[in-house]
Amino acid sequence: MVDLNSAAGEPASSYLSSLNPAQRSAVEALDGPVLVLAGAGTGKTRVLTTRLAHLLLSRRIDPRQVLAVTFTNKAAQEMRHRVAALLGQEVEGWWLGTFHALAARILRRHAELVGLRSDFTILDSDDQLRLIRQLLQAAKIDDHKWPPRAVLGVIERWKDRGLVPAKLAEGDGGEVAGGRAVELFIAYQARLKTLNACDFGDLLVHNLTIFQDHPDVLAQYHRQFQYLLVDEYQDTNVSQYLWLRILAQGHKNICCVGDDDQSIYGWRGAEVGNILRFEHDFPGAKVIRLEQNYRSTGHILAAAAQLVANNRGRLGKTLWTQADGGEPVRVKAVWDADDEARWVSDEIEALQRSGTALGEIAILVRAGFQTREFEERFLNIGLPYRVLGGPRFYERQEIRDAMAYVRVTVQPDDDLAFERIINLPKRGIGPAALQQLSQAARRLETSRVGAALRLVETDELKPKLRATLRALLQDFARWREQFRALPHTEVVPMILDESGYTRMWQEDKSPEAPGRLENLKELVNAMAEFDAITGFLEHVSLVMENVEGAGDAAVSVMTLHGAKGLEFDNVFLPGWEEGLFPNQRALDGAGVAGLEEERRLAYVGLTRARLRAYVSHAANRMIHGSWTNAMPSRFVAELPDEDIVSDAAPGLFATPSRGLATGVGRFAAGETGRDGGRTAIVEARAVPSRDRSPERGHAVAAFGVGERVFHTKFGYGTIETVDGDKLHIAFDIAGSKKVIDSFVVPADQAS
DNA sequence: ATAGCTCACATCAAT
DNA sequence: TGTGAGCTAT
Repeated sequence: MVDLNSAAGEPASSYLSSLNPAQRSAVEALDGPVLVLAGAGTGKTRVLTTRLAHLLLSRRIDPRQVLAVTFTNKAAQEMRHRVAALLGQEVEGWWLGTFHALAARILRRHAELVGLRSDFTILDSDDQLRLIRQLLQAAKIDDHKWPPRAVLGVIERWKDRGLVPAKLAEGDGGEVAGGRAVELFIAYQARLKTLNACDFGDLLVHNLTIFQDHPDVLAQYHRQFQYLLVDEYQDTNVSQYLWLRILAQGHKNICCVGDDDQSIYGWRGAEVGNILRFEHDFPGAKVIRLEQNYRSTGHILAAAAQLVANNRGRLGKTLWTQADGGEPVRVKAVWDADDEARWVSDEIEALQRSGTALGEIAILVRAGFQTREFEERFLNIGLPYRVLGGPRFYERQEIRDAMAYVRVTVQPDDDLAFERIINLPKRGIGPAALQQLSQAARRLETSRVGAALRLVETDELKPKLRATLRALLQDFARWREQFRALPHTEVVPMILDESGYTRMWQEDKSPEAPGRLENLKELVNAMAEFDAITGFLEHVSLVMENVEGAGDAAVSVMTLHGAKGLEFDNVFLPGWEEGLFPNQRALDGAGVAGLEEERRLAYVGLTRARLRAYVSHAANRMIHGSWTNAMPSRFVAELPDEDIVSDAAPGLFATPSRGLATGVGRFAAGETGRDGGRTAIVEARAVPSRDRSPERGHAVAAFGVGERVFHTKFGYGTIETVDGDKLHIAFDIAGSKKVIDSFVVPADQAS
């Protein structure tokens, strides 16, 4: 390793001189607690990476003494690359990673202190739910009234707050699970222990337990970690905060970077309070504000700042920019979601004509279902787009299945993995057989595999079952041996082939099957980067980013949450309606705090835009299959008049505060609100009609092979085969699909 | 064991 | 409106 300290003592290096004064002081304040309040677009990542580089260059410290924490693996990767670029070399041995990866690393070293072995498994949410479901059943609790999802949520929120069952009173959890939530929590933890497993929340909570109960262990980490750096501090939950605080007690050199105005993860346990209380929690803390924005033009920044100023619980920043006013935020009132999609696509085409790249355009929605209208519209007009944030790679069914095979092979006691794949592909081992195994496992106090190993030696099982089970167990044993003899990149495909799993998908004729086989190949590729299968298992349970399709010649469609940290020249923000945004459920669940979080979300959305921001709201929206008329979001009214221009579709109200009467299709004449420019032109108009849909009122035509057709969902395509009313169509964009003929029309009849 | 049907459901989603 | 889960009929 090259000596990083060789540059120590040099005069202020060039990397410092390119910073503004606030950024520079954030980089140079290495000692004691520091809070860097980094507003949107103020060069936060730059400060973070420069600070790390500066730390390594200017202080005589070993990289191993640096602990740098992020939330996502993506952020950790980016930091790694950027620091390496600044230094001109990779940094070896520092503790850079997500909270969970770092906590897992520590927990592996001391697992026995909390009753685990160091080879414990980390459960994914699928496993967790399966466990909870079993416990609900065992406790005879109606899982209709108390869905496993909700019960798990309660347990996770407890863990987010660093709570172990011992710290809870019996009645905690209220009515959840018939008042027996704590009891379930205890059972859940007990079950995890017997499985030699833990969930994500446990990684942190077990760390806390170890630090609290074993001062010698803590002292070791105090000695080691001299400098702590934390990204996105506003997103930390209580257990993460406690973890940081206890580790920082050693040298007190902790630097947290964040923005209270961008705290949008309260619903998964994040506490804005952590950042608001920083100065109190870390006495003598220095607070540095980064307020110069380098991203957005004046109107966009002013609109965003004005909006978020309506929040009470915030530290307060004054963002400013040197960029000229630029274009005001466009505010558009439309009739319904179809109109909205049409307006957005029209604007996109206008941008395209003036030379804008599609990769510089994003549509940021509040809720996932909003993407539908946009997809349909874009397919319809043949505009390239991509929806980001679908199911993550490692959450996909086939990846989980494959990993379950590997897990059972490597760790035969992994019951959850065993149950997942025991009858996949179908082997005739159904629920009845599985129950028999579970009972035997309980009786013999061993795992499912352990029980199976013994049962196949007796004649308790039906002969056929016994034979299949025995063969399978032999397979597991053989594969386990292979891991010793061969590289894991060869063993895993072997497992998938010999188990019949690959064949199962090869024989599957559904349109997704080829993609799944692709993903399995991708999984094996991903393994190549690891020396051993155990390292890869750890990686998968903690990491595995979504492999995003490259190619930026497409419009990005994603949720506001998904857009955090990204930026685009042009940003569309549709669906600014009461109930949708701010979201009614957020309001119901968390009251004023919920509203403020929604407002921060709006702030995050606006500040993604460099040059142009477009806000729209529809008067009618289909919610759960029925038409609802919607009020413009209060956030629309909170945008300052001088920074926006608004226009309404002809025949539509335009004022955010008034003008929308009840009664479908009859809108009372609204008057202009406090905002002078927005005239309300109101006309009676029919309920949004769907009669235009091509699939209706269309006599089923006889289609022929080679004919060009149009499908409302998949767009244009060419018929490949005809089988009665079933058509195989090669769609231009959506690929090859099998559809019923009544869903398509000849291409020249497409509206 | 599985295909097919009815019913209930509907934010955001990292690790 | 669209989907996933669970039950029924084979």
